[in-house]
Amino acid sequence: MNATVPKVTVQRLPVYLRCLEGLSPGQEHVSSDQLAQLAGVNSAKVRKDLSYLGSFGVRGVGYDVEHLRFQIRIALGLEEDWSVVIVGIGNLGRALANYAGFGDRGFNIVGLFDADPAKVGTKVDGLAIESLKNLERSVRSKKASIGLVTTPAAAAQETADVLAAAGIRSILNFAPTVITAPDGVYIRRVDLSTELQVLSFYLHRRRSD
Amino acid sequence: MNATVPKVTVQRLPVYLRCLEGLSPGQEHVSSDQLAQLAGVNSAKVRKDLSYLGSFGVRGVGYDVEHLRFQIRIALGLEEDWSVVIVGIGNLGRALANYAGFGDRGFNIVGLFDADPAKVGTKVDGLAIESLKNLERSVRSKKASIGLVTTPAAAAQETADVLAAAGIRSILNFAPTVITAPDGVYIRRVDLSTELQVLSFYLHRRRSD
DNA sequence: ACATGTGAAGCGCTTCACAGCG
DNA sequence: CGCTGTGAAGCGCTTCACATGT
Repeated sequence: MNATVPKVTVQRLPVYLRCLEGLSPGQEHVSSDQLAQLAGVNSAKVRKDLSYLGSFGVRGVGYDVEHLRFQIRIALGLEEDWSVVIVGIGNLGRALANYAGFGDRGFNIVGLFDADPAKVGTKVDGLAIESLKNLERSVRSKKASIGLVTTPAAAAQETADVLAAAGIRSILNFAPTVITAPDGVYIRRVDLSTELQVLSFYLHRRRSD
Repeated sequence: MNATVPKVTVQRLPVYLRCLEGLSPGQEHVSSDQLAQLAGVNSAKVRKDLSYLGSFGVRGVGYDVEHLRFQIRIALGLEEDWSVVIVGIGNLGRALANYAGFGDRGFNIVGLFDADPAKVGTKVDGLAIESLKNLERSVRSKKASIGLVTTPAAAAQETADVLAAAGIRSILNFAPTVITAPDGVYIRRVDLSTELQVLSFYLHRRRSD
């Protein structure tokens, strides 16, 4: 059952998890239908997705909310703590550093880094911004495994190189550019201007239909 | 040729566009191979994607950079101007409002809104924050068609309802929750904590392989 | 009676591989 | 010769529909 979870399923699991956490505390069971409605998908998808994690449902009843929640957290690795560093403390980096709802806990920000000497030493949300020179030492000593890249586009690849060299194993890239890293370093891109341009496509398309 | 562009292709077009804009100014032609390398995909995908827009390439030569750039901009609707409003001016909303590289121009922020009376009237990047009561009037008079939702999760659905009622036709939802809108309103979600949890899955998975 | 779990069919995207053309 | 454009094959995800289990 657990061999391979489709990529698309992995992306939906956090959504299911959040829906479960939003259920009224009294509710003990949830059906694939109800979960589907909350998550904005159809119920077959919910059942298939959950079946990759195991057979947690009870026919005629649904899924035990508490148990399912736990199983999804296990599958996503949320029962472990992950240490996160942020590189590039501009507006976005600062916003992320302050982002309280940081993944239902489990993700701890342990370092902020910036190339600008004027920023080094100033504090954001209680954490001092460090020089990039400290990055490798800091990542290793704090066992950080996730890096958020919020630098300008021009600095993103170099930043990724430094993070990879320091032992970071996952990068979330907010800079508007495509970056690469050696095998073993997993990268995801979160790209605002791309998202806006996709919206533009569909707006435009509808207007001229 | 132009009937249907696959969703995944639409999402890659902005990336190609950015790669083209990053080329050295002297370069007149680009091959699917080079573009693929820059965009982090393979060349067959580039050719297929571009073929949905038309046959712009020259066999044995490649694509004319300037022409291709223009055609992608046309396809994405970037030759039009779009007006954008932001609802929820916390850290993230503020960061987005300040985001200069806002989609290579074409996306103009025309309104900032917040429910907190203490924030109303204060300026961000030269634009005054308005009360939600002004939203509908402001959206209509400024012909805004895109709304960015950066409210807390609890307020996101209500915000989307207001935006939809005001005539907004596309929503980019940054709040960590799934929202719905009537047919005709296109929604995309940008979800930080989901992204982190996906990273966690792959980190966890690799550790216990 | 009711909701899950799942083979099987369907669908859309990716990749291959090569004909077509400058 | 080199690179595009594209049928066709391959692959992975979605959806259907129902047997299964309580």
